[in-house]
Formats: sequence, C-alpha cells, structure tokens
Amino acid sequence: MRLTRYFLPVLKETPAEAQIVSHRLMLRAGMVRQASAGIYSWLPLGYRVLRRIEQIVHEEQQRAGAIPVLMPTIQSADLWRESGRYDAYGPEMLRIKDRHDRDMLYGPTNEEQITEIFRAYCSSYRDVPKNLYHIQWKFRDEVRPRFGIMRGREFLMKDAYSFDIDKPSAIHSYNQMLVSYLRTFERMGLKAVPMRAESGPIGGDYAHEFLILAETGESEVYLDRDLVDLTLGDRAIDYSDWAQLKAIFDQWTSSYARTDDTHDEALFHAEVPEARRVTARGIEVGHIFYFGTKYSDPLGALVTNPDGEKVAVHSGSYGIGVSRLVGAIIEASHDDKGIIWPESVTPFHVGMVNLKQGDAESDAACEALYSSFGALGLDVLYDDRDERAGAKFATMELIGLPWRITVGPRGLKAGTVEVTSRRTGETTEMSPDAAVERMRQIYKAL
RNA sequence: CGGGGCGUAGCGCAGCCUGGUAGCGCGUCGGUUUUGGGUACCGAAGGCCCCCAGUUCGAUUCUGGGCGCCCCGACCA
Repeated sequence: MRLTRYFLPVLKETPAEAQIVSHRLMLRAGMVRQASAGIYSWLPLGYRVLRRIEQIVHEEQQRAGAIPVLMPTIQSADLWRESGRYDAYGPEMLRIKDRHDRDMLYGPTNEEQITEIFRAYCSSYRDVPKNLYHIQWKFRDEVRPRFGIMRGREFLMKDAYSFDIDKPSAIHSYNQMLVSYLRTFERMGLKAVPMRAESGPIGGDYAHEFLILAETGESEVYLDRDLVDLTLGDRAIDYSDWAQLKAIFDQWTSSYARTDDTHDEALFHAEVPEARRVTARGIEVGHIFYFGTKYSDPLGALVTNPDGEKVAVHSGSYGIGVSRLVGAIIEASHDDKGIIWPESVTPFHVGMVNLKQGDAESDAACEALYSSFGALGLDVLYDDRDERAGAKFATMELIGLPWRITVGPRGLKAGTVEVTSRRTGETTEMSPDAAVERMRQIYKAL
C-alpha cells in the first residue's frame, strides 16, 4: 500500500479524552474513530489488526475442534424469557422494539440462541460432543464505557458453546478451550495467564479468566512466578487426548493465580513461597466457563443417552474479547514513540521509507522492493510522501510496524538498504535482495 | 448509579471572572525550499463559540434547563 493513496489519519497531538496509552495510540495512529460513548468506527489500519486477530482466533478455535457459525446481533426477547434472563439481565441489555411492537434486543451474549439451535437438531448422545462458536458484535450498555476500545459498549467477541453428554466429557471440552486459549494468546505475542474466576452457579474449578499482564491493566492480579514463564511453545497437541489436555490444565492451574475478586491473601502466602509471589496488573481478555445444565434444563436441550433416557446436556461457554485484544496488545507492547506490533497481528508486515522521494534511483529501488514483497504476499506500507525523513520515521514508529526498510541514494551507492527492528531499534545494512529474504524468513512461519 | 470536570476551526488550547458576535500552536491547502531523523519562509482556507430559553440595546461570556463527552469509584469480554 502506498501511503499517499491510503487512509491513515495520524495525529500529532493526543485527543483530550484519551487517558490510557492504548486509547491514545489508537487515536493517534488513526486506527479508530469514536462514534459515541463506547462505540467506535474501525478505520483502515485498525480494521487490519482486528481482522488479523480474528483470523488467529478462528484458526485456533477450529484446531481445537470448535465449529464456526454466525448468529444474529438482534435477538427476539422470547428465548430470553424462556431462560429467565430477560428480566434478570437488567439495563445493561439494550432492548428495542420492532415495527410490530415486538420485544427485541441487541445480543449481549448468545447462550439462549445457541441452545435453541442445538435443541432443534441434536437429540441423541451420538450428536455430542459439539462445540459451536462465532465471532460477532455484542452490545452491553455499560454504565461507564471507558479505556477506548477496551471497554466499549459495542465490542467484537468470540463466543463458543460446548454441548456434552455428561460432566467428564464437558470438562474435556473445557480443557480443549483452555489449551486453545493458551495457544491463541501466545500466537499474539501475549503473556496470558488463566486465573481462577468466580465459579458461578455450578461451583468447582471450572471457571477461568485469562489475564494479560500489563502495567496498565484494570485488575490487580496475584500469581506464582512459575506461571509467568510457562509457555506451550510448539509442543504437539492432540485435542482429542483427554489425558494430555488434563495435564496441561493441571500445569497451568495448579499454581496460585487470582484476580482481586477471588484473591485470598492467606492462601497466597500458604501456597506460594515469598520469592515467587508476583503482584501485577492484568487485562481480562478471555473467560471460560463450565455451567452444566443451567441453560439446557430451562430450554429443554435434551439428548437420549445410550440407556434410552433423556438427559440435559452439559454445557460451557468460552469468550474472547476480540476487539479488546487490539487495545490489550498495545498496552502490553508499546514505547514512548508508539505501538510495537507483534509480527503475528501487525497491520502491515513491513514499512518502507524512501529517504529521498523524487530521486530516480531511490524511487526505482523502492518500487522494486515493493513489487518483490507483493510477490511474496507480504503487505508493505510504502511511505511515498514528499516529506522529511524524520516525519516518515515518526509515522512508522507511531503505527508500530515491526520492520522498517529504509532506502536512500547514499546507501544505494554502496548497494544497501537499512532493515530496522521496531522493537530493538537495531539497524542492519544489507542488499535489497537480502532484505526481502530476511523478511521472508521472519514471516514464513506465521 | 454516587462524586468531579469539560464542550470555542480537523487536533491541542486561550478568551468568559469584569457582555460589544473570536485568537494562538499544530495540522490542512497553494507557493518557495530538494531535503539523510517531526526543515524553514511566504500566502490562504477553515467557526450556528453544543442546543433551547431567559436577562440585556447587545450573550462565546451572565442565569435556568437540556444534550453530549471525559475522569475517579461500584460492575463487566
């Protein structure tokens, strides 16, 4: 993409309403525009990041066996009356009426709807397990939206719903999601830790929130340092292997990790030696939940078991705040100049700066690089503006592309261009061909 | 929902206290400068001063009401 033809409204000054760093940087980098309190338009750069995050979530959900669907944003109130939540939900739910004066609502979540779909088609133990998910916009009329995209009223969420014949099987579905989440967040370059959450109506150990550790996080978190260093890495995972997933579950959940909601200071001290006690800030980006027959009972989602008895299915729901992740990644990865995108979610793979726009040799070299990258399927943002170099670098640093290629006549005389890492600032001179190869290597795995 | 604050050009702000229908910086646009880390100079465009009422000869300014937005707290992906 040539910058002169793109739509990238960057701001030099920070809009007054933005307090936290991700909100400020998203506005300055021209990623979003506020439409009203807690509601945003996604501008081209922001939309690119959102789509890349979505893509990773899709891939990891499906790898874990979840099946993509798409349910509507607008729902009928009737189903919510069936589950009893129409009255229970409160003013956070946006209620609307259609032209026939029927009660409708903009979905804050989809348990009722998915359960209705399940019960309509699935009636035998042979039909389970099933895990259906979608990535869809939700609306929750928060009393106080804030932190830009991180706590909007309208937000993009991945929500998955599992249906199993009994609790042990449901727990395996739960473990599938837990492991899938660990992979998902790791791929985005995030350190996300599952933490014991309020267990809800069923109780037990099967409710976890995933918190990203970031200085500006909303919640205080308390955890065992061992968890910070745990990674899945590239270990082979067989999502159908109950024992393997249980082992991973145990590895990640047996050490102390709680938010201020569930924190127990005495227990923290008893379980974790002082040297390993970590108190930090975290941003919630995911929530997984086993709730048994909470919805299948009232909504009549029953299947016949092998003995011919009708039993309510055991369910769980599993959310990832997709739009929130955009802000959360920025919170976890930025410096005083701007955003630093992980390669896996960057809006463009490479930024290219022509130091002397209008110089025949420089222009030609940039065009050649541009088409080489295009041929490799790498997205390049080519700053072809007639601007001073400083302004171009500042823009690249603000929008946080992980790699920058700098082209100018002096370097070209020696046959080189510069390749600069946004994260380390390290600059290496190499031939244009070597620069293309370097980028190819870096992005090959992703 | 409790507490606090703000609404003036695309963005950041001043002016309001002490009424006389607006100004600064950045950005934008047109030139000059041909530039190796936010360059300099010249010129220009751009405002129902959030809305409605009241007071007044006259309201961005004073009074009342409304709307919008932000921040702190309680709640959430």
